Amino acid sequence: MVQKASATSNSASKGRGRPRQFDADQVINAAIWAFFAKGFEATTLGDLEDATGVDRSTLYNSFGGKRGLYESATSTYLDLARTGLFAPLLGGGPDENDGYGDILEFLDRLRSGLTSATAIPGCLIVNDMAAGADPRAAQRYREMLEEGLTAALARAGENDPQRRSDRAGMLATSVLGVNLVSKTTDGDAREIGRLVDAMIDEVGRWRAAAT
Amino acid sequence: MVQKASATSNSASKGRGRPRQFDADQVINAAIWAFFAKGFEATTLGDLEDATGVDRSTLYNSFGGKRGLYESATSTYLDLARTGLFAPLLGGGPDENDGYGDILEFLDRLRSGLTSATAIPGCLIVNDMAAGADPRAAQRYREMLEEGLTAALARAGENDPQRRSDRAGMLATSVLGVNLVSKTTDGDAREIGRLVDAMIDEVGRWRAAAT
DNA sequence: ATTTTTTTGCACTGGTCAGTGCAGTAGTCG
DNA sequence: CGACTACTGCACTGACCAGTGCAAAAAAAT
Repeated sequence: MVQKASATSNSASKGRGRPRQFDADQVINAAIWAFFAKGFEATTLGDLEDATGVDRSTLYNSFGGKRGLYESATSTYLDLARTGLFAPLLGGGPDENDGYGDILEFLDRLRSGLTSATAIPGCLIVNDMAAGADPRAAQRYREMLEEGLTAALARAGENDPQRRSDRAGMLATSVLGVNLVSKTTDGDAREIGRLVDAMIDEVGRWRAAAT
Repeated sequence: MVQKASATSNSASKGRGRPRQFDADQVINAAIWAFFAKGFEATTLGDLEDATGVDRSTLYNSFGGKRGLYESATSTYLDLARTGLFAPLLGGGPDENDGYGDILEFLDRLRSGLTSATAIPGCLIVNDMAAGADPRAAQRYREMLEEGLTAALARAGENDPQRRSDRAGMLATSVLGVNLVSKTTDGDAREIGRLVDAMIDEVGRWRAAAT
């Protein structure tokens, strides 16, 4: 056997041999929090064993070791982001054509996510972006962010392509920056609130000027 | 002797004992590039020996080891940033009251710094910001950035404090984000140019609306 | 010249880490 | 039941790394 099929999702396929004693989704979830807390580099296999309750050799066999588990974690995390934080941008909000409202809802979720008392500061992807831990996840995150903002601005009736692109780009980089600030300030709600409010105010001005 | 005076600058004080065989400024400069290239964590003492040409025991005695050398590097780097990249914001440009011009000049320098063929991607401080390598340097960097932008906007005649604060905050986070993108895209000039241009365009709109 | 002071080069160390080898275990299949 | 297959727990390893101890070196002071 050359390659090991990574434990994708939890599937009780009629497996031969000893069955898994863990739930793959739970393990990945635990890994997300472990990597979240300390970053890819600083998280040791021991930390992951503690967090998941699964032995390193099993983590290696089933997920491909530290790197493989991290990639499973970022992949799942991106899915969570897509259906959570980014949902207003990507799916369109309750109000069909209110692109500005979608952006404001997105920013509101961003603030909640970064300042919630139970939250770990920052974003799993952005936290390790500079370290280059998972370049593909980083790129997907940036694409999702900027494309979602562009689409929302289009929905908002922003028809000048230049201005739409400018503002999507600026908001996107600003979101990355706020994530970074969240990480460095250890989730300081005052600081993050101030910065997200700045974005919200500015988007509000765009909306007001558009009417 | 309890504490070692770190080799601050290059001073040929009439020292007793064997004189230093290195130039402290050159060593710090070399260290900046070494840390720039791989980040604080991934840079080993061996890398620093190679980059500086100085033995690890000397680095330890004179700079306080890896951490001390890193802090010397970030300190010097911040000074360089203050007198280079940030100069238009902090000192006021050639035109006395042209705050918008100062911001545009700053953004132009930002692009040059991030895309120059000889440059290392990103910014020494921002690259390691998420990892928390030097929280004080990170905070000083953010303060310098946001205070400079706020001052420039004030010079530009932006008198609404709310709008001034909003736009300084948004630009500041956006600058952090662009640095991050520069790092992750390995200094992709097209990508960075696009994002910095977005900021430049938007600032240009502020200026146009202010007249 | 000898003493004193500081730097320098080298070899070493204790600790940590990701990954592995293997024997044992827990199921399914015929 | 017995063969087969896959997962698990444990102990181990080779590599790497930041920091240290120490003797030699290079100057100044006396």
